[in-house]
Amino acid sequence: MSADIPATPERSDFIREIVAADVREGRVSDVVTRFPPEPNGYLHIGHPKSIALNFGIAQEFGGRCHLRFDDTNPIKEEQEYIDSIQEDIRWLGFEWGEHLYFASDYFHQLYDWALYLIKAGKAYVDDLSADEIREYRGTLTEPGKNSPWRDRSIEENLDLFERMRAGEFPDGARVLRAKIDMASPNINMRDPVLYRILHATHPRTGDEWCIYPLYDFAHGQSDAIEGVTHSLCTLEFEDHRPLYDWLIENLPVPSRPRQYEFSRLNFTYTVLSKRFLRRLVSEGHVRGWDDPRMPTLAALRRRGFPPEGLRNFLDIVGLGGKGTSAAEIEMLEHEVRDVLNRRAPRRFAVLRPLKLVIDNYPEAQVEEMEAVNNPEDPSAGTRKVPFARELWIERDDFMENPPSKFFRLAPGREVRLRYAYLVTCTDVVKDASDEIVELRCTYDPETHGGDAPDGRRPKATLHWLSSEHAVPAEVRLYDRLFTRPDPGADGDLFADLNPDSETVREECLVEPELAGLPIGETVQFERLGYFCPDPDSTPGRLVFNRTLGLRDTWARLQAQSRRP
RNA sequence: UGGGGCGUAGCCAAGUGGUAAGGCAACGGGUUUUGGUCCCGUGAUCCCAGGUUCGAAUCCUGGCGCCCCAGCCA
Repeated sequence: MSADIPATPERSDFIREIVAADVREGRVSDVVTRFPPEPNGYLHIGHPKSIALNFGIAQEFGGRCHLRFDDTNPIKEEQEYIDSIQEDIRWLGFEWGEHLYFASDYFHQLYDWALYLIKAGKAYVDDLSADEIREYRGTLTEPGKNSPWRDRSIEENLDLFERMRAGEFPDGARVLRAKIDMASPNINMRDPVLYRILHATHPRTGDEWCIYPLYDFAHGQSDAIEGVTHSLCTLEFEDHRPLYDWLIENLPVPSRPRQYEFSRLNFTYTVLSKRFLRRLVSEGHVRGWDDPRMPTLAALRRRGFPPEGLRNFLDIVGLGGKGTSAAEIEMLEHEVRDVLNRRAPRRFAVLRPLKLVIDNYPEAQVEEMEAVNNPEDPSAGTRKVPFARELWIERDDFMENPPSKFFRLAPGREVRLRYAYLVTCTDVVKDASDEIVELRCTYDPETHGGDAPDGRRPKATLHWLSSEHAVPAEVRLYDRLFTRPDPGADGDLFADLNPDSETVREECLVEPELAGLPIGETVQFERLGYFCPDPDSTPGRLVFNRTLGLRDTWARLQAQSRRP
């Protein structure tokens, strides 16, 4: 388990209480859990709850957590996903060591157990088609009826199942079913299908098999093989538990795992359906699974989210109850900002440059101004930022006719240039089309560093860049992928996609210090937000992603006055 | 009108018969060389109706509402 995550015994929820009781009362000695992803897509923001739960419990109880791929459906699964899932779990901060497993490792054992069930008269080969099986299953309110093939002899079942395995039949021709109860009120118990014929190449077993077990026949048995004590899954499997138990009880498995269910975690402004995410990628609405707008872990990583923010969020949310819930995405963002505020070095960057010339500042002079790297962390020290007569400031920091609540730069007004001087705007230069192209200012030489000897305190402090020293960069601003908190509520997810989820600004400038920043390292652009270099960066062209903006009271005020 | 679950503030969530934690959001105010951070303040009688009890969000009964299950997906 990762060393940087301290065990917090105080953490408690109904599952930890069950585990604690099992240990206390001697039902289990070594706690074993498992995270069982199907490698059919990228891990998304809904997965860490299960990952942190399973790895966390193993860690807290001195047990172990297995990473086991539930790879029983070769039609949907790919090696690319097997790789990305491992990378994402490690990024999140969890480690399974040598305990990497695949359900496909157990195909031979599972096959033997299928034979065992047949010999016990508890499974049979059914010749019904998929459609017929559906008809025979009955409905939610009516019982099903027995398949005409339900009472074949054990010998015939054995023969047929072996021939299924040998590849004598085409896909869909026959299935192996458990013989339980077609009248059960629980549809999962109406002779569930255990094996189907699939002439497909498996990412790991290749063409060795043409029959594959279904989830229900693979999962619990894999748990038993690995000695998993607590098999934690989401609520929708609650009514599979009787089947889970039935199989464990009717097979000569080496251990007795127990299944417990917890609620999934959803978020506002977010869609986690793998099918939909796959379409976003394949239809080009985003550039890939790790497009920073995606809700995948790969995307959050690329966007600069610290995994600790995710973990802290999960700690605060807890396991929750057994109801349906969607956390407001703001809650996650708060935890991410909390981590970044403490950790991210401060830097200067200008997104929409406006030229500012200080008329009374010596023509060729350059001063190295001392800037604090992180006011939240004195040990981060300081750095030098070059200051000169010609500067860039943020266009949004100047208004020719400011409303009363605007207290940044305006004609005749004095503001502070952070860590530099107090400057006063004396003139506004415009081009032929009346666009403001330049500001003329004067500075007060007595205010070096930003403090006035006479105690004058401007209402605003601005960030700036020396035009001679500033480094050009592209900055990509990200916003929510959807325009509403409940995307798709009107029936069309695509209609709710936010057309402004990405804004690319090519003409940005950053302080020289930023040129060598490693990919994925998140810094704060003062007064703007958190940003990190994107992998698209090249030595000659810096590209930054906005991880998250800072809370912005001024923007909120403006929005309020626009729609009162 | 089958089965399995769930209903505590806008959102998440503690609470397990003794008189409703906490966080996010929102709204006020203070500090501030980031309109950031930080600090202070403001909100519920627990889906509804009966009942048991000295006492119920917690127990019982009856309603109402919401979620999941009819893949040879997981």
